[in-house]
Amino acid sequence: MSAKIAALSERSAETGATTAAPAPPIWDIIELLFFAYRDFVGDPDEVLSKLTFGRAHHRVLHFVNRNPGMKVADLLDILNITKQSLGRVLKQLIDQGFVVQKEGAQDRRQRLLFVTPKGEALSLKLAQLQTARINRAFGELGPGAHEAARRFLTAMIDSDNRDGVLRQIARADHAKAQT
Amino acid sequence: MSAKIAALSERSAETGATTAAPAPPIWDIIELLFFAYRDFVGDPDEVLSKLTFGRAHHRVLHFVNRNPGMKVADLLDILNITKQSLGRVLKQLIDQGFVVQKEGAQDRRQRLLFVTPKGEALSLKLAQLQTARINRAFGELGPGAHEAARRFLTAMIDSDNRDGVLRQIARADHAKAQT
DNA sequence: CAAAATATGTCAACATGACTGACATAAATA
DNA sequence: TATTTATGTCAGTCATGTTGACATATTTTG
Repeated sequence: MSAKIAALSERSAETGATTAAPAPPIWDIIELLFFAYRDFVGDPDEVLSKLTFGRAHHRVLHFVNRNPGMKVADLLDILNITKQSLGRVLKQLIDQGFVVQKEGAQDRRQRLLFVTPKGEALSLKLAQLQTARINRAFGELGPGAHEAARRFLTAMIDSDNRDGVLRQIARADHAKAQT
Repeated sequence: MSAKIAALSERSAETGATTAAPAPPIWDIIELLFFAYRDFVGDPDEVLSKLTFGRAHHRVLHFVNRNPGMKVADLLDILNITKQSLGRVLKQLIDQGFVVQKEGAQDRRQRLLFVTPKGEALSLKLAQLQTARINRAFGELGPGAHEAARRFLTAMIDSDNRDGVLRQIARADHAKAQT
């Protein structure tokens, strides 16, 4: 068997270095991630659709709730979408009273984003649906499951984003704790 | 602190039963899952966009590759979309020679789906990108990481789907092993 | 065998949420 | 003052999902 694997390795023409054959696909994780994520976002989807909101609204609401006073530009970076795309959903959330904008104190060009009590309530409701699923899973898996999941998911993030994401989560925890 | 939590529990008017307050949101896992999944599907997206394909094509190609000879109806069940929606992407994959349909032997109404060598190559290439990320993560996490991730992701799936998903993965492993 | 059910495909219309490109405004900064 | 920055907006396009209606071939059922 190892002979077969060795036979699949290739010698690069330019460098002469031996290139290992690509590792065989890890089908189980690939597929489990697909199904787990689908169910995970499916819970909020039901609630959102009753408000004629979609996942886009959920993401905006979530991050504004977690990072009160964040700039529009920060939100665009996190969501990785264009401002035109953000504009529509943000406008709907503002028009319907889930989010408000306030002029920046130091820099008056900025429109800092905050959730209203109504927005916070919705964000919390959606997060609780997802939390119920997570806690159900952790309950089945026993102690250490939370830490193991956190480590696995963190390691799956692009290494150049990873520190930023972890910092953002830590900062948000702090911000919400003061509320 | 436990006094505070206890104070949040409510007594249902109808049943008189004590309803526990919803557990506080598990923000870290909620956000890590968002970022991890975004990066996870981002790798294939780049390759696909060069072929003017999207995630929809990826999903179809993936499941057909993993389940050679599957029926259109099975694919619809897994993807959870309408046949009109599937029709478009499937047609493109067939027209461009990534997937073929064969009439069912027993039931000639069925159009059984298979990937071509070209389709298998693309599916494999995409899976290898995702596998590289997974293996990078497992490498950082040490032994047991694969098993821990599998258990976590499995527990996150709707319990009524879970057995079906696991059966499907096991069946697909068997099918591909024979190739 | 005729009738009903099943597997699939297709036409039309529409919604959502992305995109690009261009341009506007106000405020900060060089 | 001139430039850059933060934000917003208009217009058009694309990908991918939806509903509803209908067509065709084949299998199953009464």
